[in-house]
Amino acid sequence: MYSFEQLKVFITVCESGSFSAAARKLKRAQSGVSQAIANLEISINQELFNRDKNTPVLTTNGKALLPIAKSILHQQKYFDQKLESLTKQYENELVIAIDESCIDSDFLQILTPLADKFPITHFEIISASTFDVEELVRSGKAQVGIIYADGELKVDMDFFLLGQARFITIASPDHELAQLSTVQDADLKRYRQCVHRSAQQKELWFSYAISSKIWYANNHQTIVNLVQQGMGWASVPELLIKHSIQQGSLIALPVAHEHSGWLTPVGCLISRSHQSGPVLTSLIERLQENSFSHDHWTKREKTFTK
Amino acid sequence: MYSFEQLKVFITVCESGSFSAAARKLKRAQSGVSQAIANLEISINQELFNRDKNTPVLTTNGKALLPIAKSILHQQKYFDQKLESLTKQYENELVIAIDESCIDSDFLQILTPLADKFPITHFEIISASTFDVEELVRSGKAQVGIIYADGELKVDMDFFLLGQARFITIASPDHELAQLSTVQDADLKRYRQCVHRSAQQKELWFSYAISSKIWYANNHQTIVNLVQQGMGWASVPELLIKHSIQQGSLIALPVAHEHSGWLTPVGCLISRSHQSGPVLTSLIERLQENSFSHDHWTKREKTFTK
DNA sequence: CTTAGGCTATCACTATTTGTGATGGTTGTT
DNA sequence: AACAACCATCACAAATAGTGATAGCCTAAG
Repeated sequence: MYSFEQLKVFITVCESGSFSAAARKLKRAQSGVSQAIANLEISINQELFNRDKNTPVLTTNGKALLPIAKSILHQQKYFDQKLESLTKQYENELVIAIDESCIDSDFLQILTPLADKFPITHFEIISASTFDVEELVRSGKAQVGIIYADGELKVDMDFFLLGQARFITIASPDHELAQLSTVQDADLKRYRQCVHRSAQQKELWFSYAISSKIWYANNHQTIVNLVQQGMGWASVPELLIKHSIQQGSLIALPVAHEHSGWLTPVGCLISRSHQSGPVLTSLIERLQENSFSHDHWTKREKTFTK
Repeated sequence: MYSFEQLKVFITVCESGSFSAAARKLKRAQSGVSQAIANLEISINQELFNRDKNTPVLTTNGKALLPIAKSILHQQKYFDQKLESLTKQYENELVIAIDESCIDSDFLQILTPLADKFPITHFEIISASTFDVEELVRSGKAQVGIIYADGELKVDMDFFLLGQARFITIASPDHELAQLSTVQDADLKRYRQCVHRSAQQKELWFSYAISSKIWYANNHQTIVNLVQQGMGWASVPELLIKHSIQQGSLIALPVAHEHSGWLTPVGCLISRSHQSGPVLTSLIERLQENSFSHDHWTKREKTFTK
């Protein structure tokens, strides 16, 4: 009966080109490699290599068997990975909830290296409003949440700051508000406002309704689209609209007393319902190496955080 | 490092329910099974069974590992099958060519058990006209061919009889020939004939053109469809039309001197370009256990053929 | 042609692993 | 209590695998 080790030696010889090179690669004696191949050949009653010359040449039958040998070793690697996850008690699944207006490709690039590091763990990314994210983490349905922070102390969850997001008051270029050199609160109140409101009908504390005419939507992208179609004005995250402003399909209104929009903190909530495992630990480290800076995610400066 | 044998013992214990039952099944000492499991547990640093009671209970971690262990053993079985085919020199591929009007689901049922018996061998079934089938076998592109036999001795291929196929002269019920109580050759010649002719422009020796008005097609199913649309008459295999006759969409013409149609032999050609291997031998045995009886394939009567 | 480097095979030896049969303790049923 | 079935451990023998030393062969360079 042949062994996993013999198959591994067989594959390594094919990849290395010679018995001695394989031995060096495997950190074994060359004679052991020679014996392992000879024993495998005896075991399966097939000549795998032609040894007429100085270097072994894979036989036709050896070529036919090589892919299956690789397949077996691949399955064995999966078994070993499963073992490792059982031993180290890696999380089988990790749920990250994030405010829908904070997620972009930069943020996903923070997460993706974790897939290579923890190939067995399933990740779920839930995009929701800040209030819903908070509830998901509080209930333990998500281990990690990323939200706009309201400065209120969380007593049942851990929290750390990730940065600041800028909110900007916008309108379509054709809107009447766009023709004003300065926009007062009274001006804003005269036109329809497009307001973000969660499923729980909660409005963010810095973009709540002040007009009498309001259209609600439960995600910021819809708000942006309504404004682009001339439905009214809104205060929205700069992350979502910076390209539209450059292209001229939206304009930032010059609102009195708001020289550069409104900054609001972005933070990370961590559930206390979950035992901390290696995957969650790694995720938190990854997040702490990055920050939200007004309109984009960026690598955090190397400061002394100890 | 764990071995294939240890994984096999693990799976057998799970399937048998106890170490001693697995030992009986594997024809081994119970103490060997006990040791194999214990050694596997040491090797992977995981408890696979809870042994608090008299019979072992698979642990949660054991449950997680079992399907992967099975997957590894499945791949190993495939490796062993490949080995067997290399050792016994099973044919990698077998090509069967058959006249297109002789193939139906009964015929395919003759072939399908071979898939279980030779899981590694690839089968190709080529449906063509009798002349093309003969050429495929002669050239060695197909190992086996099934044709209408013309009685001519084949000097470069082996041959054996499979049965008799009945050809029937048909027309659409609305055709003028369908109104005659007896159809003479002179009647047939007055109407368009639909004739089978191969890619090499060869006509079968019992259904060649006798009318002056002819439509050719290179397969019998097309011929049948033309006749059903009232294009004329044709002589076709009963296998293809027996349901249409029962349904009344075609009628068998009462041709003088042909009380029950025309019987023509069906035979099997075997290429001499191929070494006979276990798969080809099995296929020939399967074919010889069956015969073509006028309008269907059937199991051959058990006679003394020795 | 000679030399040097790289190759594989074989040997002697040690260490490790695996299998059997005997034995003993526990559990579950009658 | 008796019996059957279960798993664990032991002693022992057999099988397997690894190292380091040695020898022979091949190939390229000088």
